[in-house]
Amino acid sequence: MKSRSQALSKVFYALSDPTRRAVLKHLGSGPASVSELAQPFDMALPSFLQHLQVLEISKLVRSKKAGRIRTYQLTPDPLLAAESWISAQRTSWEKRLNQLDNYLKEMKEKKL
Amino acid sequence: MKSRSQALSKVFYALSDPTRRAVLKHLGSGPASVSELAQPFDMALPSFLQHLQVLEISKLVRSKKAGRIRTYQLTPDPLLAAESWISAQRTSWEKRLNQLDNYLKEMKEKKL
DNA sequence: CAAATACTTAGGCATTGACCTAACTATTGT
DNA sequence: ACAATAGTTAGGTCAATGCCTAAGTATTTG
Repeated sequence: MKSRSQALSKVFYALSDPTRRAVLKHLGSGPASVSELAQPFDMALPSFLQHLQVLEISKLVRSKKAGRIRTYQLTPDPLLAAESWISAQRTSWEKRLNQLDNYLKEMKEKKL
Repeated sequence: MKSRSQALSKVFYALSDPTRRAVLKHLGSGPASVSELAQPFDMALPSFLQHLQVLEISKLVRSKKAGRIRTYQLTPDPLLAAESWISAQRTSWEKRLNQLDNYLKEMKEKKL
């Protein structure tokens, strides 16, 4: 139970940075090396590496080194876990029609 | 574009803490006051308040004060935005994996 | 083997985050 | 009015983040 929560924390934390989200997006279209991933960013390589480490610690990505090139790729599971958590919350509040209803009414009032 | 990204960052950041996720869970079953929300946690009130502020800044919740009681409630939109972002990523790599799958199947067929 | 390439590690600095205690303000109940 | 209640603000500690430059380690490549 506890470890699941910690894992979720790390995943959400990893997702909380635009650079890291961009890296995930990039990896969505296939594996890539450190320098390929770093290229779009105006940042010193060691700084960028830290972001990759955060991603790897969260297990959103994994990497393997072949020769002098380290290749990163996505690991789907943690992203799924995060999505599930959010989805569960959504289901919970959607059940409560009250709140949603009030919310929509307020939106209407704001638009008028 | 940029503001959307910043908003997402704040939402994911807010979600990266177990206390804050627990608060959201609590609010999923209805609005609640500061002290109701704080009660399960072994934490000084000012520390807990900071978490509520993080949640409010991320717009995952909003609050109104009536008399001396401040009541919090969920705001669904940011959670939906976060879920959408993840979902979009998932779709992206799922497509790719399908393509890879097709490719592998073709290879198999060629071998036959 | 020497030079270029692709990372890696070390160390430093500024900011932010998470927690605390103590003291304060604004209601409300008696 | 006074005490209790419900939050709030101020200020301090300590660790973690995000960025940097400089220097180091492996691997190719010429």
